[in-house]
Amino acid sequence: MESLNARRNLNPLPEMPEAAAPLAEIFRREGVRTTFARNAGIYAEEADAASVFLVVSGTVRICKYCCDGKRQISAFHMAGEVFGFEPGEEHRFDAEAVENCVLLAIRRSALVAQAAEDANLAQALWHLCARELQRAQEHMLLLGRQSAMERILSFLDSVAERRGDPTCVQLPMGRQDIADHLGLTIETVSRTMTQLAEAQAIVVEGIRRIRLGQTPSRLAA
Amino acid sequence: MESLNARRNLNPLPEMPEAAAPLAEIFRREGVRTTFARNAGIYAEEADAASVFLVVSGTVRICKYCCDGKRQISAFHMAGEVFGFEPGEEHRFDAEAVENCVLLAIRRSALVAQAAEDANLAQALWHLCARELQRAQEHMLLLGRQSAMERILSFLDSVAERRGDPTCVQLPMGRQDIADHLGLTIETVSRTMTQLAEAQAIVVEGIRRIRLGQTPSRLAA
DNA sequence: CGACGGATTGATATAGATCAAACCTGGTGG
DNA sequence: CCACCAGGTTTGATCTATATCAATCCGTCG
Repeated sequence: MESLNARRNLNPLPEMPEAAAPLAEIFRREGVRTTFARNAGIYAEEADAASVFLVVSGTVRICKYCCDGKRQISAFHMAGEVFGFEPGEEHRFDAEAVENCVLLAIRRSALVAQAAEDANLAQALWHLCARELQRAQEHMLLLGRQSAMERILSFLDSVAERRGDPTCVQLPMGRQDIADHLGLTIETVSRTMTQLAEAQAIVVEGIRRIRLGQTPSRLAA
Repeated sequence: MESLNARRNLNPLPEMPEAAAPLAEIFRREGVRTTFARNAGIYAEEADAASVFLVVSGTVRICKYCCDGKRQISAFHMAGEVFGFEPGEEHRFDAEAVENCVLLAIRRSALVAQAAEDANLAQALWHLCARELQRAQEHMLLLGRQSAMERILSFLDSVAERRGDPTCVQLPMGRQDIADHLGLTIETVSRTMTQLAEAQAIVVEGIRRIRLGQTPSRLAA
């Protein structure tokens, strides 16, 4: 639809929801441009939560490792999204670059200080947080109650939607990341996708380029 | 209408974290006391998000039903906790009374209006939300990556902690609610608890009264 | 007492995990 | 220009934790 917008990345900020305007303003004024290479760590669990980030380009994963090495990716953040803002002094999750990323960083303390003065900003912050919570709750439904096939389909749909083109997904992450986000193994992700392809619910145009069938795909599967 | 039905709350409120002080103040001043019987609906998905609630006593479950009737309980709220505050105009989840509940209700619109003036209050709101998000993220790890036994143990621990006594849990909810919160079936919850009892990790003192072993219970299991 | 709504236990089925091998594909160096 | 390598991915064979289906049990309440 609006593929034009996607091209306009010459300048600083990607689009953000209007509610986040005061926040965007701060990033524009104070943001420090930082880049992270594919798979680089942005911050680690228990690290000082000193900065808050805005994704300019690329994709970030927020994840947690179990004692036994299992990993759960609670969210991916893409262009225009803010992450790393937590109420405590320490991060409780890791953030890592899924692909090469450009981020803007601002100091958390500055943000908190300004929010104490500026009710508009404070409101933007809770909107941000509430949206994240909403996603998290939806994701719990997926993790707790959906089959592998349902998980893959909703994941593809949601990425397609976030990316703007509802018929074709360009996945920024590999299969292992998908598995760790959906609570599956990489083998199950792979098998399920081939099943979907055989059932013509999707077309695998490239290992990371998936064309989605019409919405009835869910019904068919 | 409120002037007639409203019984202002004169009694002390349950304890709340200090960060929530401005919010607590509003509930104290404007909260309308409401009661809900066991299993009563408090609000439904897509209902107008007109009120925000503080639990005075009892337990509330926040849940969502799949098309096929499966249910996921994303959270339980107990005394001192606030729920029902969402950024949109509509609820995206159901709230139901797990047991007989006393709640205080305030108007969402009033809250939003005051938050626009009072940065302190706005801050309290995002703290509230951030804490909820944090819980949700921890819960995703549980749903995505833990075994039935690990889930039951963390659940019991977390309820024990919230209730104040780390060695003995009084469960306000039945087995089906636990199952729907942990992404398991009621049979698996039941079987796992008997296994834990056999392994002496817990003692089932009554169907809803569980004594917890020392923390090494996790290791043993 | 009898009945009803949880809860537990039992027998079996199965989706997804695990272990293991083969298969791309893009990059490197000969 | 091609052979080779390495990472990620797919496929195959099997195992197992948990779901499902079906009784049975237990405690509470009329």
